[in-house]
Amino acid sequence: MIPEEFKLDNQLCFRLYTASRLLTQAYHPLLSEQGITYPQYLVLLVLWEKDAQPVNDIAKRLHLETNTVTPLLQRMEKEGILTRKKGETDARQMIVSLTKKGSGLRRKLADVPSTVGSAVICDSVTPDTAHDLFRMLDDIIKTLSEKQ
Amino acid sequence: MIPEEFKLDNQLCFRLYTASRLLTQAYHPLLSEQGITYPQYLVLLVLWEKDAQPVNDIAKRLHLETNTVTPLLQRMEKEGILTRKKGETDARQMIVSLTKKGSGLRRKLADVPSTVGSAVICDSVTPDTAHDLFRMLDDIIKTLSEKQ
DNA sequence: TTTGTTTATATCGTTCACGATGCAAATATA
DNA sequence: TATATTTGCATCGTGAACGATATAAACAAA
Repeated sequence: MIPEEFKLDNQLCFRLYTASRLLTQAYHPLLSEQGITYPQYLVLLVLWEKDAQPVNDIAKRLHLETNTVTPLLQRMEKEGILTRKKGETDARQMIVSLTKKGSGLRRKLADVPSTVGSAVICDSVTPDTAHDLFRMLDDIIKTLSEKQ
Repeated sequence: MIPEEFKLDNQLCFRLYTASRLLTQAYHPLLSEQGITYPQYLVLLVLWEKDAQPVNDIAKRLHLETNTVTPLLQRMEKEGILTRKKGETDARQMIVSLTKKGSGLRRKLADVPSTVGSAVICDSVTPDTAHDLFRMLDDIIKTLSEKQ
């Protein structure tokens, strides 16, 4: 017999991993329509909030390393969604700014949050109870990101 | 001003994605010590529960497609962790079985669940409240996996 | 000023994920 | 029994993630 803690059903990480993948898949048809991926959508969310940010700020906001974000941004630059140019005050920085196409995607993707949101609503997760879930996930993220 | 639902902070998927990645990173030092990755650890959990399963059963258990699982298993076979051989009743199937090394890893990874578990404990997620989180995640997974 | 250290970004290699496609074995239908 | 369809797995291409490493600019110390 296997010890309880070795059972897949007992693993938090597996649930997070699966829920994350499945929910990302729910975004896919909506995003691919505009030729972008989910991580690219996250970059857009960050830049829609505040345009013209250095790579590092974007990476920090997404809890990603620059070696993940840099190629992501390069692909998005190639698609004409954003531009990357050297910082004027600090020449090490690369300032990432939205192009017309990039900021225009905000309107074209306007329905994404509500469309995906309604797909996740189930017995235990409704707009009401989502708050509890958010709090727990934020706490996990905070605890783990402080360990690095 | 940006509509509320477009703010990164309001996105469930981003939280799941981040929490999943950070928690997987917490597994990394423990798993790499034995030369395996987190998805490979998941395969081991499945096979420790029940040895000698076809590729399809493993994929279904992990909510992954076979085109993800097949290369994963091939790498694990090359590492001598498992074997893959054609099914006797159904020649299309590939039956995956643990080697001595593969089942031996169970003892060597015995401390992983408790070690990682204690790293996630924070104010809002304790062994007590984890149950609520599990229920919500299971519900999300169930809802989304039924949509395919 | 020279040297050393930190910081910001980039490059490389490996391993997932996953859509699209291919193929052979099994099964259903004609 | 032929033919068509489904099933199980594999291959391919692309885009993440991420550890390790590199490079140049900024900054600190000698």
